[in-house]
Amino acid sequence: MSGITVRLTRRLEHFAPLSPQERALLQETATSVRRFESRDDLAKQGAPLPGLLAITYGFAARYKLLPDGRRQLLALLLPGDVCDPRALLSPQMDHSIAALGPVEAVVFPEDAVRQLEERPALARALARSALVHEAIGRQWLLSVGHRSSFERITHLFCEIHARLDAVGLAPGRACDVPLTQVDIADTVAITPVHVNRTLMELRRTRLVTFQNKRLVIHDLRSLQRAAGFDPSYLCVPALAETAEFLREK
Amino acid sequence: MSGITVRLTRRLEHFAPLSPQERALLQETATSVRRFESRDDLAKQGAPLPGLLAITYGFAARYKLLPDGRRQLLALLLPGDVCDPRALLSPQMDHSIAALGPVEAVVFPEDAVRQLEERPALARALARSALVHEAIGRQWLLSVGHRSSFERITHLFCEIHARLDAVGLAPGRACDVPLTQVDIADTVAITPVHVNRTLMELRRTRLVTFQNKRLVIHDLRSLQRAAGFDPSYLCVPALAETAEFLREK
DNA sequence: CGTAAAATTGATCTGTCTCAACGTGGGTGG
DNA sequence: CCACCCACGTTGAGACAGATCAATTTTACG
Repeated sequence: MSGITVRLTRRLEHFAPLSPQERALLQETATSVRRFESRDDLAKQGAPLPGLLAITYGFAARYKLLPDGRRQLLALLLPGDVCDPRALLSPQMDHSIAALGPVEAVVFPEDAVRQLEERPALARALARSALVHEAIGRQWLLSVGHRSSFERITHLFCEIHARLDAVGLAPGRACDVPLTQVDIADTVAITPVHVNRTLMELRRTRLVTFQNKRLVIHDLRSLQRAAGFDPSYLCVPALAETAEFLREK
Repeated sequence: MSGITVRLTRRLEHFAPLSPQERALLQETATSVRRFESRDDLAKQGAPLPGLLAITYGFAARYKLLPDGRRQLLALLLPGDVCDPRALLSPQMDHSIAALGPVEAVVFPEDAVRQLEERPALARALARSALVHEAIGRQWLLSVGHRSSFERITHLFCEIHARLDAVGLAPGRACDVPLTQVDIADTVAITPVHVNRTLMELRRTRLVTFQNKRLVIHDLRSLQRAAGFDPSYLCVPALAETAEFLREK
């Protein structure tokens, strides 16, 4: 199987089993692979989505800017994540998508998407994946609304770790997370200064260390407890085994 | 046309024109009308959605509770709003939906939904409606993340007014809004006490008055400016005329 | 190496929370 | 029909998490 769609296929298989045909279809229709540099926009507010985006490497994020220049990240797109194909219906996006660090993405053209959506299993997998992303969005609202800065960051780390683990990118409680402290600040709606102080405290308490774009979780159980993190909303029931299986690549 | 599906039909027609057949189909399949009292759950976290919900009267809200009992509203469901049919795919909801005051809703059974989704125009209308709800969710994240208490409440009022106006329920800058100050607090993630103070100030400044479950907008332009409100994300371009047209009911 | 982005630290300030009353209206039972 | 009650709204005083402002240090990289 071509390396390009490996993570995507495996991510989608979390949501619905795919036939060999469907896997092949994914591969064949993934004709356009694009690379982006940090801060490049993969999609721009006001324009339509350029096609169905699937991230194959790196982190991207939906975001909005306020008139005063502040930025709020609205969602993270990690390797294996696909945008909701329904977004293609919209003639203009209400937000933008940026690369946070170097990103590689497959862009399925619209007619390829139509082919994909004709396959019931693929359509179901895409829909379920979108449902999970909505659930994540609800957690973010909860975080920003009611959690302390400590809990917000800690919950975000749990989420990122779980999502990366689900695609085999978090072997042994550690993962590469190419986020800047400012990115984290814009995600959880806290000042960069305060993010820094909170990260220092997390290090001191030996829960997690986030340094040099690397996240190391020292005590997952305690971290999840501190965050009030319940992974069920991510719908990756067989997290552990799946991750084991995926690690072969 | 039966009164039940009037608002629903007209709301959906904002997103895609429906044929007489499709309108008829909506009516015929809307077999079960249910009434709820304040605080009743229309759907419960952990359970599947009981069918496709469409609100025909009153306000409902998606919400989540935190372990310490605090509540965060995640979305408002106003008359004419339909849940995303995709949610039926999920075996268990990650949040609940409650009635805020008396509510009347149509519950389309699953097989009716399948019929509806076979009609391309209906499927498109439902998808577009869901896209708008997602855009609203992003605005909420922005509000809770970066807007002051004043802007949050003011932006919420702009949103509610625009959405009600779109279904003909806000004639002359005023509308019934059966929310409690606590409901508003749980929506914009502010303390009820502080919501109260902010409402008092809004009255003093003669921008809006919210009292006795009635919202009266004294100066829409200034209110929108104060809120940083840009209605385009609601995708009701012909807001004014449409509202005029709908008012016939 | 030089330069810019990212991280770190300190001192101070403030919007909102917390706690604690008190007012008020509408519904209910005696 | 009155008296009580409970949810909701209103007001005040003080506390605090996190913001803001202002450097300084470290890191990444051309």
